[in-house]
Amino acid sequence: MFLVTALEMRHNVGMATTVPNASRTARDRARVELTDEIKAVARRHLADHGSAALSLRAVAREVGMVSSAVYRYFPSRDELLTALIIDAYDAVGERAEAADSASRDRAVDARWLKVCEAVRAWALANPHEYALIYGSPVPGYAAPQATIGPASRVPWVLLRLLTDGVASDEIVAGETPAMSRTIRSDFAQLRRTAAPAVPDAVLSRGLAAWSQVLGNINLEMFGHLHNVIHDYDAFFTLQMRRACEFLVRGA
Amino acid sequence: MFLVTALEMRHNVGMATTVPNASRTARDRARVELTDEIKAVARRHLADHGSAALSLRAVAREVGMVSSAVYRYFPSRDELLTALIIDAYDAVGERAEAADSASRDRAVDARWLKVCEAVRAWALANPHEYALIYGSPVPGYAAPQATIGPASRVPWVLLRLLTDGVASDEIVAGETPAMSRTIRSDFAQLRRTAAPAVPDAVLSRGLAAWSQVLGNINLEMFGHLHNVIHDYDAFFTLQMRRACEFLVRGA
DNA sequence: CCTTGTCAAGAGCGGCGCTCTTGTTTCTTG
DNA sequence: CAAGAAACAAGAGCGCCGCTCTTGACAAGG
Repeated sequence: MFLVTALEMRHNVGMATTVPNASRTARDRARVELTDEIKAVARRHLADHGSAALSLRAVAREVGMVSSAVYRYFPSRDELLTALIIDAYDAVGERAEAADSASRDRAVDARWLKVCEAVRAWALANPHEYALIYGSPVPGYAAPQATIGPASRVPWVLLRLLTDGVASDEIVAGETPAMSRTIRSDFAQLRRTAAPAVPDAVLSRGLAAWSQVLGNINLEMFGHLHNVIHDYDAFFTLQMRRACEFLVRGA
Repeated sequence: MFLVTALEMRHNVGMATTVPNASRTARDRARVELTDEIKAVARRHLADHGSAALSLRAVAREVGMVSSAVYRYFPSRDELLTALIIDAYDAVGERAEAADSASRDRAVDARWLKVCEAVRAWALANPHEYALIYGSPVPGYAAPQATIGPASRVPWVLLRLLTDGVASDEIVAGETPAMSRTIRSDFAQLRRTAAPAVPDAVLSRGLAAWSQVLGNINLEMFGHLHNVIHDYDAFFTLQMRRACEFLVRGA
């Protein structure tokens, strides 16, 4: 919501040389409404046909205006995509945060499992949006700066889990694997930024667990487990449970 | 190479009602050459602009013929994409097989590591082809049957590694996690098909390790480690080494 | 020789992203 | 309150795209 307003403000700045002064006019309200409607229709088209088939003209048709009129609201198809990407990151981030705070009183590994399952549930419910953010990037599309905030919400939840687990001794450090100076420095920066007091070994296992989360969801959703695994739910839970054990016990 | 010939034969059958009789005519030779040239140009376009931007017309322009003429060789853009997908699977599969047989006399975990690094090296060298097969599927494109063979080459290498490791006692079974009937049945089928005598616990850890391989490559290549990890090479090796330990020791 | 089958080429269909121009509506300001 | 400025929807048009249908050239087999 926030970022949408920011985007449309940036858009205004880009179009008009001067911003009048007031902002609560009827036109502005109409603009926000239309912007939202365009995004809603675009999101539906995305869910129906995927990101590559997202056509500005089709969206415009359904909204009931002419294609060129959409450019008043989104300066390009890519900007529209960016808005959808941000929304997707926010959606999955919110699910992860909700899953975490709903199980805050439980053990860290249980919370981790809940967050993983929330991410997967969201992915299964919104496959194209998942592909948009965790699949191959749209070719020739560079993720703008505005996406990195929303993109960090899920990792943030997981890093806080690591911090909590280390603080409460639920996560044991285990033996620190040998690693290069550069990696130690990366981990140090990560610790400084978002995971105080979490030792390198735990950060490493946390990233391994995270890679398993996305790896398993990718394998499942992109068809690489076809004819191999049939009960995806049970398989995911099994693998995540094992990953959790490894994460907290280092074994 | 094999599969290309198969595809083009299927194509011929589809186009002509009767196949003359001989096959080494000058026309036939020209046809294979042109087919290969089209594929080569298409692969370069893919590497330059990604799969969504692969344009039959552009390829035709560069090959020096008219767009409609390409349809004599590939009945649709999707069939051309399929050929590229098969080639990509074959390429990475061949790398994996080569990496494995080059280190056949070494320990199983060292071989596993070599295979993982070969896959990643291929992915880094051919990002768009990697995205084509391990990223989000091309929207509205259903992977035809002909791709599953080439797609299995890498998994096959890994499963044989598991088999070897179990046979030589380099991989210990460890404790078998509790799992549902359905999963046990999936594992049993996998064992029957491609990994004789490999216990469920090892199959589970093997799939976990494989999900880490692809998960880490995805994270790296799709930008999710941006500003977090800087020395990707060292990070990947570190994580894979740890995954290997977990795979063979169950800890 | 002439039929037959393969081929490149062209024209054309509808759709795409995007731009530029043209009036109209809405809001602000003198 | 009216005049000017800003924002707007709409239309026409550009050069792409994948794909189809038709036409005429050309080589091989009878």
